Amino acid sequence: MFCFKSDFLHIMEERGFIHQVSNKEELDNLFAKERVTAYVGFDPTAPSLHVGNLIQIMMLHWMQQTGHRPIVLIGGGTGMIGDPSFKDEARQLMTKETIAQNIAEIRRVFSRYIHFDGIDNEDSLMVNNADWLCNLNYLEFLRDIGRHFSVNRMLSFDSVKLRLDREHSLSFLEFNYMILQAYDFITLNKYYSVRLQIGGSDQWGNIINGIHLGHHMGTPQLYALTSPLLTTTSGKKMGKSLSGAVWLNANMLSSYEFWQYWRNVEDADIGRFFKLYTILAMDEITRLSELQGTEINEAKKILATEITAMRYGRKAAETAAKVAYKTFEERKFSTGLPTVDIFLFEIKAGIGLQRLLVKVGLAKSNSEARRHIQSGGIRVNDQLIDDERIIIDNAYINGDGLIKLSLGKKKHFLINTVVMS
RNA sequence: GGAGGGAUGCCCGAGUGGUUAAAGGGGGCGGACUGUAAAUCCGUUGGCUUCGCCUACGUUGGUUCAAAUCCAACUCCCUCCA
Repeated sequence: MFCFKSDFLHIMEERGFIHQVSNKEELDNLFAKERVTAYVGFDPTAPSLHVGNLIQIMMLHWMQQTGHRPIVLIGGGTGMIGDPSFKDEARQLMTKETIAQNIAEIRRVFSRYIHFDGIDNEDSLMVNNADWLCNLNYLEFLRDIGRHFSVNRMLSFDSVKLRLDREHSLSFLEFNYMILQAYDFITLNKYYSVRLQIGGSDQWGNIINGIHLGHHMGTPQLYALTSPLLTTTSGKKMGKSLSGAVWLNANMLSSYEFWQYWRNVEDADIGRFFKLYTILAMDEITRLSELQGTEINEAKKILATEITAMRYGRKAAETAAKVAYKTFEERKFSTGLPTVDIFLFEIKAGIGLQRLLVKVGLAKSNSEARRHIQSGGIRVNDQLIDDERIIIDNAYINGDGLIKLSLGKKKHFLINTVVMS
């Protein structure tokens, strides 16, 4: 098996970040010889990135750690189109305003993983492809860039196969996405000497297109590096927390929920996740991965705390661990659980449990709330409730003005009663 | 432009006039077992003011006592021909 000699690729290999690499040896030599600039693109499709993006962010982190130069590309331009790769249908087009807002939100997460304190272009940076895509001249672009793309070849890509097989349309707009991404690559090469594009395995085709375009346009050799698709050992897609997607922005997901997400990973995933998502040393990871039986839970706690610490800070991570300890191991009441504010007068007047569940987001409809109650999944202040008609009033409020509401064994919420000011 | 095929719930996919809120599977959610794991088993999976009512099988009309099912037009997709 080929062994990488450059620090960066060696770490990537060792920690399981590599799915595919183009020109392994050549790229390895490059990394061993000089400071390499590489980029990852993120489209602003939501007001936050999610765990699925974390693997790429970690790769950029390691690049910087090994003395190279990571560039974060925000797809303000490509976001206006939407990547059709492996999607079964087109996304709804986003307005410019939404994109601008999303970009502003997304940017905030990177500073946790990469330093952007350079004063000149020599350091890591964040760029937006809207800067060069928005003012393209259509005819010029078609003549200079478009002529290098074969539609026959583009149609043969796996990434659009799903769409074609499912008999869904692939619009011309979306079809252009890969061309723009290729153009990004050569543009970044031109201005920032980018040589490598990193992405998820679904991006392989798009990246290769960029490399081909580079050949035609006379850039130095460009390279591709993709990470494996993030799935659990039992094959499920990752990225769902108790309350939905695992966002990386603190305002979208609390440190408690983020911690819980990692605490609940499958046993078989622990080693892999330690390597991918923490910066613990390899021998420590090996030791933790070898734990058996109930001890695995200890490893999971460390996993959760380490990953959370990187994202939310050490203190927040430890607090999340403490709240979890109280709630799940001591089975005691703990503040620090996700909290929803409700006006005191509403509780005083008495509110049906069904309505309350909907109000705090534990159920989407009264019917769903009723089902939850009937199947024995609802607890109020740790007391099982099986009567769907029960009315919650101030008798349930504890000394701190709180009511604990639980769905199933894991979802716990606190209702904080507030007085209208 | 011509010919044919298709559109069903979160996804896949049965269903060709009434017993269909729609088989089956997947996924989701609860419960049991456990270790806040996986696997397994059980239940559940449109909404509401829930012994009833409302809304739903691409869209809009029509036939009929009765339509996801029949008819017409339209929209979108696929395949072949030009």
